[in-house]
Amino acid sequence: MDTRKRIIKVAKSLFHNRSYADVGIKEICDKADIQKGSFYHFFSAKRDLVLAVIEEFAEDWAHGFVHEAFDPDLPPMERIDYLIDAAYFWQKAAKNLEGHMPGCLFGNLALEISTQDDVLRAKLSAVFHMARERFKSTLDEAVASKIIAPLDTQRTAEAMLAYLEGMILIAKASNDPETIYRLGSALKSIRIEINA
Amino acid sequence: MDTRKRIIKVAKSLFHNRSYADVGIKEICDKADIQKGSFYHFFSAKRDLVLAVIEEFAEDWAHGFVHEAFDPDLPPMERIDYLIDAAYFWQKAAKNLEGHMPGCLFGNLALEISTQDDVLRAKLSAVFHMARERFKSTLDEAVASKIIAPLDTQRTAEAMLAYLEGMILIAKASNDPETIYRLGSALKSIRIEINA
DNA sequence: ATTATAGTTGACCGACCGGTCAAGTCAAGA
DNA sequence: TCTTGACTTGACCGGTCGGTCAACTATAAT
Repeated sequence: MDTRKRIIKVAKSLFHNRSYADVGIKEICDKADIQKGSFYHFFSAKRDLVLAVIEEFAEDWAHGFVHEAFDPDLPPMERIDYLIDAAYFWQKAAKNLEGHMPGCLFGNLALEISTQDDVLRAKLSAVFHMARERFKSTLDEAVASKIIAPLDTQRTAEAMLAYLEGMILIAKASNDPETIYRLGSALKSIRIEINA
Repeated sequence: MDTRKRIIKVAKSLFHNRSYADVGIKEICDKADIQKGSFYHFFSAKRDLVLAVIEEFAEDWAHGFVHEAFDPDLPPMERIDYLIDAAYFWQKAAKNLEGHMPGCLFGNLALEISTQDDVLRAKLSAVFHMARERFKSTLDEAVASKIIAPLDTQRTAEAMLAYLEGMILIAKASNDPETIYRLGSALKSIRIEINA
């Protein structure tokens, strides 16, 4: 009954902390305390599993700390600060637990499999699209409230997401969560003008 | 005599277009027209190979288009435009050849293996450090020439590199080089103030 | 009580993985 | 001419990979 969820949970953790290709189905089954045959009752292939992992974690993410960060009760631009803080503490906590910064599951998977599976690539792209929309509506609100000067909110939102992912990438490469703290303040300074 | 170089060249291309874990030594040997035994004459392990690949491509990169982009004869901030252009055209050309945007070799490897091999992680971090120094000296020059207002050049350089990698990540996830073109203009708007 | 169905087990498959090795080729130095 | 050592060959290793399957159990509807 909860077997499927347990598989996804274990896989999510392993994929996030290592990589898709490096984690075998055997290991997932062992850690989830099930047999291989049981695994293939729920998933037709490893590819199916990672798809489910992406979908479920995207959901978790959207309703978890992203939802908290983009809290409508917060002033728009403070939500972005909150997001940086959340990312920083999350990565720091993960490093303390595992010894390594895992980075962003979606970013990791995107770079690993985008060239190899177009469906998975599109799924990941959709997750980024969703995140971008959060930034965009926040920016729209900030512009409408005259908190910031008008700008191309669509593109700026995309740029902010890119910067967030890039920060996490660099931080992971140096295995230093402080990188996020150090670079986070520049996120709000990113602007793409309307006519550009 | 050129066997070693041929191995590295083939491996570089395969790692870049797929991933480290997904490419086997057999395939590398086949594409390089050698036997496995020959491979292990030059490299003691697969890990050794990827280390050599990182080192050599970092060299290529530094003396290749990065060197061109950070041309001392260009006005400082134009070098950054040039870099974006170069990244855009390179990724676009690669996509036309292979059907997929390969992204940045270093970024790809960093996210794939940073949690699994600390030596490789440090090597990749060093490559990013080198790139960051390019940005920093460009910014220092721009500040000295009063082209831009004083800022924390160290951190801003790091932030610019992060943004560059993030743009490429998002572009790869959507398999659309135009993303780089669309977001590139924001690179120069990134600022981290001195006191922050 | 019977049947259908969901879930589970554990042995099994061929292919491929990274890596080894003994045997040989070949060019340069003595 | 003989020896050395870099280089190459191709068969081979144990282990693991993703995936299959027939048999079994448990549950629930008929």
